[in-house]
Amino acid sequence: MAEITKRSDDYSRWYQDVIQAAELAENSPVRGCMVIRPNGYAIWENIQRTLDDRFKELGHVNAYFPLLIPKSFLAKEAEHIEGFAKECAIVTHHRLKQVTVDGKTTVIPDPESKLEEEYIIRPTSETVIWDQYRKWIQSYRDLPLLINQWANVMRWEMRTRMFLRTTEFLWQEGHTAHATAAEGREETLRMLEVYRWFAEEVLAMPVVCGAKTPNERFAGAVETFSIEAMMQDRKALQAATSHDLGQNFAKAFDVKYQDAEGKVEYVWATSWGMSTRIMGALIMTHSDDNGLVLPPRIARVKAVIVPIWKNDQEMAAVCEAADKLAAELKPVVGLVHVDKRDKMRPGWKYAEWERKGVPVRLELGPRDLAAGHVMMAARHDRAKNAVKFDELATALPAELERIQQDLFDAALKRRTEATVEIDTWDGFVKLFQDGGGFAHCHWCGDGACEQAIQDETRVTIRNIPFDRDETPGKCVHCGKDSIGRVLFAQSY
RNA sequence: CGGGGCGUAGCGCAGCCCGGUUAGCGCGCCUGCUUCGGGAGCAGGAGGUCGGGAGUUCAAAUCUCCCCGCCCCGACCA
Repeated sequence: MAEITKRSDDYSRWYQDVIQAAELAENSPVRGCMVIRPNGYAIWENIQRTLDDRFKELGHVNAYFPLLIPKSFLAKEAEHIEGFAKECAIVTHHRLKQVTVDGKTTVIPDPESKLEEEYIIRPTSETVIWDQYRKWIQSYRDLPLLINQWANVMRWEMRTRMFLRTTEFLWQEGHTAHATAAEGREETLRMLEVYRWFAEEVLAMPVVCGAKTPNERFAGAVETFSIEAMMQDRKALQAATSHDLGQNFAKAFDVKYQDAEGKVEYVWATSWGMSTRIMGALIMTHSDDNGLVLPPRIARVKAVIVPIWKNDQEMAAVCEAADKLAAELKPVVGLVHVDKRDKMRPGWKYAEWERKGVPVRLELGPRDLAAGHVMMAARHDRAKNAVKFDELATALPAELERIQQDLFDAALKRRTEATVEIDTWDGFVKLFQDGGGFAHCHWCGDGACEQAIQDETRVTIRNIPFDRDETPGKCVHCGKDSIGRVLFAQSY
């Protein structure tokens, strides 16, 4: 098995090594696209299940809209097209033709099958969805309309990275329509809170909630909100976004409703999404030089039992006990896997399950069997101790909870230690030359100034935190008046 | 798309500068025996159009040109 590069040697290489070692994903023949392997997809399935349940508790329903969008649709919202035009894949033909060139048979798009109206592969679905909403919404009784879809989208990025930025990615996109601006804003913030809850409580990933600056807003949004996490290299990662779209799409697609008084008005819209990118954040938040570390709440396999034996007789006895334990624990904590593979010794299995991030390992050998206990070892801190069989049904859930909490605490501690307030430009430049971090600084509010900061330092405003310090001050870059601090960081 | 690095067995690499038997090594894989409480040992074995194409040459992994892909640093982004 290939060695995992140490984080301290090459963070970016380490990240790729972890993905390979844990068999999460690999590159595909198509540039910028990845194959998500079963271990990786299991994490995505848990993300889907958990978020989907939460969406439905809040009244959303799922639907599915098509992958292909008529080219003309994208042009209907001016800012929207400006934001996405540069990264769209376009379908131009509907048939291939076999041709022979220099004795070799190949296929080309059949010139006779050129489409009259070309399609684009969705970079996001606002346009098709709003074209449909026009037909579905007539009265205030049709509102609010709360729909989500799980889908793949394509954005032709110049530079890609596993999970963090791939040409094709998976996500969910919620699209809602409301009768008032206030309801739209309320929904936008409600869904941002769902993402905060999910990131912090399920993924054990502390985040900063806030509003994006106008420069960083979603193309076509009135206001964009984000949750921002800090990775172990101190760079920020936008983990999810929620947009208040105002009436921009309703106007572009002519979606109106009649209220109780008979007055006709455009509806108010929101959209919100979390993508497979979050898996990159998950990997980079918790994993270590031994491989993947998964918070128990998102791990498919909660614990693995490694039976230990010397001969067939011991094997039979130990495996039987292991199966029994796994069956008892499953209703309590979820999947507990028994690794009965022969020809691999226990030490090898320990190392493998560590690479793959299984939160807890239970070692069960003849000596343990005789003593009526198992050795329980945690992935993240290697803490190991004996637990009696009849105590395992309470000890294992408690250990999983401890792990979940430890991971969150460690991530929060890293972030706290790498978060500072900076009031001088020299200090700002120095921070980001010297390891970086989260910097709460005053900003004048001018987009040109924000851009200048980015051009000079590669540092951007991640968001304007909800809980920011609103003591007035002077912009860290230009010195003009500022009404409060914003969050600066280098980002993925 | 610009700058830098790299493509040789599933993974990690050597060989290339200075062309020349049958292209090696470690890990993994297969078979057998001994093993088995932190990545087992021995023996035998399978696996390669040396990223692709064109050229130079008696002869190309090695030299030349073109193309493709990957990684890092920029410009764009969830």
